Amino acid sequence: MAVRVHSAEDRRRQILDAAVRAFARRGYEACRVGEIATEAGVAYGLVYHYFHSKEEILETIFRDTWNLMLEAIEAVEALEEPADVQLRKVIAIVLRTWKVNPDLVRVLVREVTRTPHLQSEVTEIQQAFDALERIVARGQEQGVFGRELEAKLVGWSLYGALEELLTGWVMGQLPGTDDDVLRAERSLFALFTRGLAARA
Amino acid sequence: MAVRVHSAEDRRRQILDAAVRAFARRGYEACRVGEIATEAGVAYGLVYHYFHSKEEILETIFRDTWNLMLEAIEAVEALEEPADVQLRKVIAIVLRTWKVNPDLVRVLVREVTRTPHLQSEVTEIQQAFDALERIVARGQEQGVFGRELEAKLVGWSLYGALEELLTGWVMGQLPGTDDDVLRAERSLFALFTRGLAARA
Amino acid sequence: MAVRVHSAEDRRRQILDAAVRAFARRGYEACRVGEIATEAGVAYGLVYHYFHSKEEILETIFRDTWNLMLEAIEAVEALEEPADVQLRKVIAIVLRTWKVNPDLVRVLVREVTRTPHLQSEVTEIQQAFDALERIVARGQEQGVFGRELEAKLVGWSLYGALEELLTGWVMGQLPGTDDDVLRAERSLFALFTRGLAARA
Amino acid sequence: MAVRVHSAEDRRRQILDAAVRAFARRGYEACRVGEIATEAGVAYGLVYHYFHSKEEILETIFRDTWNLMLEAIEAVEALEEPADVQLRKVIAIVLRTWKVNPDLVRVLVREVTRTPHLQSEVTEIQQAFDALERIVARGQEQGVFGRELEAKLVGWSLYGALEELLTGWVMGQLPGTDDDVLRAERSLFALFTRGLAARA
DNA sequence: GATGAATGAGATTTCATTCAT
DNA sequence: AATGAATGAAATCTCATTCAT
Repeated sequence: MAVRVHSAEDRRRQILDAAVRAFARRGYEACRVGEIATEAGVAYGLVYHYFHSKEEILETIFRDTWNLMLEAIEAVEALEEPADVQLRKVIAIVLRTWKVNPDLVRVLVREVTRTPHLQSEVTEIQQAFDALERIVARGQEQGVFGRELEAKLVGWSLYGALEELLTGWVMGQLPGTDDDVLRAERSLFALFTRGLAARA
Repeated sequence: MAVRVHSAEDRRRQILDAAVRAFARRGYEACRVGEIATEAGVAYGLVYHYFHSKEEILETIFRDTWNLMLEAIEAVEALEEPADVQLRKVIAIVLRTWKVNPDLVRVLVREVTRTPHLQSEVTEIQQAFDALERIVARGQEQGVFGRELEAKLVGWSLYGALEELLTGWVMGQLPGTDDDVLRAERSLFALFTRGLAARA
Repeated sequence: MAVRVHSAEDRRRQILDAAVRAFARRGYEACRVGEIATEAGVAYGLVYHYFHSKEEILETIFRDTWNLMLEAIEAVEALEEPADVQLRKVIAIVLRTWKVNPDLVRVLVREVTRTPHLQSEVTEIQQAFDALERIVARGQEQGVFGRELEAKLVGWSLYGALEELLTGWVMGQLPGTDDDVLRAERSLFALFTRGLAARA
Repeated sequence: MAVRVHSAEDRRRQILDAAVRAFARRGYEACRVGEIATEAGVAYGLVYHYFHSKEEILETIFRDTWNLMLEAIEAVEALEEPADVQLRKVIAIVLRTWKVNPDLVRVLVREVTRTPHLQSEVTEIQQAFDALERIVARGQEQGVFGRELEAKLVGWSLYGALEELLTGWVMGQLPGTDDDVLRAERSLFALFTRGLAARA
């Protein structure tokens, strides 16, 4: 009786992880199914044993992980701390994820908003935007934030700023040590709350 | 010398413009060369008379547009106005492009990740980042902006925010009327200079 | 271990053999990749599973055949028989190939000029010339052949004569029955050793 | 009134000469019509003003020059000198042509026997083979040559040897100075009349 | 006569997916 | 479960020829 080195779930994960690396490297469209198999160290055909199509792999990556991030963000909201504290925590959650799995972040932030394949997922992405918008709006109601700016626009801008920093790290164009990440957290928070203007 | 209905440069532009529309409609990968030809109202083969490959068309669109954008940004820098005025003008330049040519913006934002191997483009994009960083740094020297934040991080964040707003408009997820664009300009400027914090 | 009807090497050969027949029938340029696949009884795409391009198929045919031919010629040289015997055997080897595989010869002689940019082939052909030259030179050292003629020129002339006879057979302009081939062997040998001159 | 630099006939010749060089360099099939035009220094379309098709150019080259060579050979035959003298003269005619126009020779000898385009021309080539065969046969009748060898086979072999030497020169694989050509004439003549065999 | 842009049929090549072992 | 050969639709690209100027 041979030793079962891999359970079915292990295999699935092995392929998904490989796909994340492969998609991160070349982009979803340019990435060939064979590259995923090679990256995972399994046979070509096995990819299709666990997934129906290349697209299903991307969808699975998305669903499996985006929800985790949403849950983390919603957990922050649930604590009912002041909005600026929440804002700071959300920035930390998103940026620190990069330290844990930069390839995953890259796939999530870049492919998912840009491919027509995931129209069905737009709902989930929208939830992230909505959460950011909600936090800003709550801050305005609480008087922590000023009312001059539209919450929606701030949410989108913050999302874009986060995405760009992550991209810079993933692409190696911005230095991304632990310390850089911490500094970025503080700076981004400061930028979005106090702005660039010189203090009196 | 006979009158030419179309100069070579006219034809090139005709095909490039058609490609922008076709890429915008279906995405680079999904768009067939035949569609570009049909959209341009020329024969299939003529596309290859003016460009070596479909990829070269995308490259050309990127380079041409970025160069125009860079020239505009550098023209702003050349005026030697205060950095906050410059910042505001650059935001306007970028966002108003959406008004002028939404298809073009759609292609730029959707396909920017498709051309990571066209490392030559990165140079141009990098120059845009550098310009934003320069303006922020100059503002800090002038005392218009505080010195607390790293210019580089602010530059990247602003780029990301701009790109995300354009994406939202392109994808139809953010309302993008003339008025929305004007408001977004003002708001983004306010966000980056004064931040969200409630005023005393 | 399951029994495989076709090993990878079998399939490769199956496609190469089909390509030889297809190239022989229509010529390399006129032959379509689909014809090779049909001739081999496999799907279109499988041809590209085993070869990168149509040109690689032709190259492979050339290299494989030349290597076999070279081995045969070198085997003759290794026997250390008198040079005239070696010369006769080499002539036989080359001309009898026509009997064994006329399609192959047809491709080799018809397409040899099509691959001038495949300079790698030239190496192998050059080795054949060298072998012929060596045999002649050895005969001159052994005193079997006279020293009046340059070995190199004789080698080239013999190669040309052999190729032209094969061409004549391939093109159907010379009768090429078994008997004709045998007579040609004897005659060519006689021509190159004793010449045309009337005997005293 | 502008000076007529080029007569129509001049232009035709200019294009034909360019085609000879282009065909010689890359082979008929691989040679593009545009290369002929560039080589001739004329506009693309002008090629089609003087010739109906690429194939017609090859045919024209063939017809224009092959007949000249045939006439030269037939002139040799007409002199009614001994067959060995005729043989020597024919060898000289063919080899010396190389000095005059190696590219032309290359196209004539290589393309013409191998392309299916010129089936109609086979007649003319056949005449060259026939002439060689006739000279050999006449020598046998005259007692200058032995009767052991079939005249047809000798004719083909000589044609092949000539072709190969020309190819070697054209391809730069054989040294081809005036002196080399003269020596080759003598040697080929000696080879075909007296053979390689050591003299008693 | 001269030009070179324009045409489009038809070729090669790619690659997601299937399937026999 | 695991393998990788097999499939073929659909894409990109080529280039001889035409034609308007």
